[in-house]
Amino acid sequence: MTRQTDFLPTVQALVQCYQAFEAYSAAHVRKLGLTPPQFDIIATLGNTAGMTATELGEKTLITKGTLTGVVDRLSARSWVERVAHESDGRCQIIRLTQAGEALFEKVFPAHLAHMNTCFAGATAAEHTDWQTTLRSLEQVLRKGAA
Amino acid sequence: MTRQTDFLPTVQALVQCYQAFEAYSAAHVRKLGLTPPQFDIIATLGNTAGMTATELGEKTLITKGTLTGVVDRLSARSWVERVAHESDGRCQIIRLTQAGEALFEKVFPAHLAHMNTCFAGATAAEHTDWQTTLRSLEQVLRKGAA
DNA sequence: TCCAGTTTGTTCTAACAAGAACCAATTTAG
DNA sequence: CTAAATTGGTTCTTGTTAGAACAAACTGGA
Repeated sequence: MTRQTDFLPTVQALVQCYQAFEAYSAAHVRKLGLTPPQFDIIATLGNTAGMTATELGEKTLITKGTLTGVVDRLSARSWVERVAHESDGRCQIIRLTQAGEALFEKVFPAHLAHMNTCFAGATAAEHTDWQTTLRSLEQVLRKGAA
Repeated sequence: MTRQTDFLPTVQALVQCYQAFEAYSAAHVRKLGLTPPQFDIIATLGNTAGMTATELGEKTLITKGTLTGVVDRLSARSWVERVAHESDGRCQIIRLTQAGEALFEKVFPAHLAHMNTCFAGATAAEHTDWQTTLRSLEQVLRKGAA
């Protein structure tokens, strides 16, 4: 069907595209005074009543060992706090403090707007095309993993 | 043209697609006994006479500060070596040792074959579509960065 | 020739990342 | 009801990452 190395330009294009996104996004997040994982956690906890560390790790794709440290640093800056779970003594609920909520209200819309400027000229049809193609490629990659 | 948040599913699809690739690729690299950056360096140095650290960093997108450590660890395992540049006393040439060449001959084709299994059923037309779409999205993201 | 500016690579710091070992709390099986 | 297995979170180790500061080596202009 195809030769052994025909996939190389495809994965190369994927990696380069992702890196372009990552560089653009991360540069702005750092300008806001946060690291990308920190922003991710603030954004995930925003407009929620908090969640367990396990749940937070699943949503942000941060492993539990790493999460402890990231939450520690956010907690040291008084943006998040750990509160005991009401029924399960093993769990803790991690949630935004008032200062954390205020931070969320400031940085989340700002980052959204920053990302949106890239796509100012994009049509709905382009978005559909990007999403369809990316999902088909993801399918192929996940199928291989099974 | 589009609303403020219409780009979100697009970047979400990009991130998920990239993560699928990364997870699939990295798992195999680690099974070969290497970390992804280490594999990247071995693959870049394979079939070359070596190159300076700056050049190697440009090709692998590893910053020079990081590169020192990664090369140190590969050097400690006797897979790469640093040799003096013939004319420029600041430079070093980093190249594979004999053991490194042997490792390259083993792991590089193995990883290629592993990645290729994902794409066994893919047509040339699909590859063209993936590449075209990814490059157009990359354009949009890089234009925003300018 | 000599000195100011640049380039190359290392070192340092703060942070993230995966995975293993660990402890405490909870759940399940017998 | 109790022992065993599981779950939740922290700690530890090894490795990657970006960025800043640094020293040695080179380059170009006066």
